[in-house]
Amino acid sequence: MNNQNVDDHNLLLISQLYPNVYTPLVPQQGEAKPARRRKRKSKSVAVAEEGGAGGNGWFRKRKLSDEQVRMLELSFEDDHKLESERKDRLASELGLDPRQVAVWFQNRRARWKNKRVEDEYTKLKNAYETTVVEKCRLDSEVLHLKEQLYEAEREIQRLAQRVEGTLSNSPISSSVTIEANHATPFFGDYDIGFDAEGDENLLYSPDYIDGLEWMSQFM
DNA sequence: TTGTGTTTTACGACCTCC
DNA sequence: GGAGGTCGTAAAACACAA
Repeated sequence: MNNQNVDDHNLLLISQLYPNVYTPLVPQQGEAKPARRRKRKSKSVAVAEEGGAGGNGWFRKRKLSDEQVRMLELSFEDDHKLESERKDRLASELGLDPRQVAVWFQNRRARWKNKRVEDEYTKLKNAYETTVVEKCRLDSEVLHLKEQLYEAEREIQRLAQRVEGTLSNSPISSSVTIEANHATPFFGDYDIGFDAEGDENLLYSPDYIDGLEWMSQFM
């Protein structure tokens, strides 16, 4: 048995003893899937091939087991940062290389950050959509109020014409008719403006005061 | 079965902090 | 200067539709 075979044999034994912890790359019996050749070697594999420290093949595994991931997740929930003491403890508890634990935390932090950005985006999007709906509602309210104003103007005009008819024989009737026809503002003449308090209001433009004077004739 | 998109593991480059 | 962080990306594993 050469060195590689010894390593594989050891891995097989370990994976049988700790099926939830060790997930060796060594193909199991009946497992036909050949490992695809990597362009970039992982450090542990490179070390193993060189026969260096820790390079006896014991850590030649890829996907972490469910149990390992579960323990790492628990630890991550505790604290997203990884002090070297915790890293070493986790590594020995899970039978992993401390480097693997560090890498797992790096990747987990990246995923967590992505998720946070995604959540933030969703929240902003919802807020934007709510604002758009509210704007539509306000626009429609403005339209409704303008219609009401228009109806009020029509009513005032009708009243004015009735007054004109009533006073047609009076000496001042001609001047009232002229002024009313000249000064009556119509719906389209109103616009958004600002009152004395600086609040937005529907104002008669171009001359709101004239409008008020015109109204006062009928009060 | 195969092509394709996604997830997971791992690494190098670079940065910050002590 | 070393340890440990982020960022970008390669590559393997995995999921899944066609």
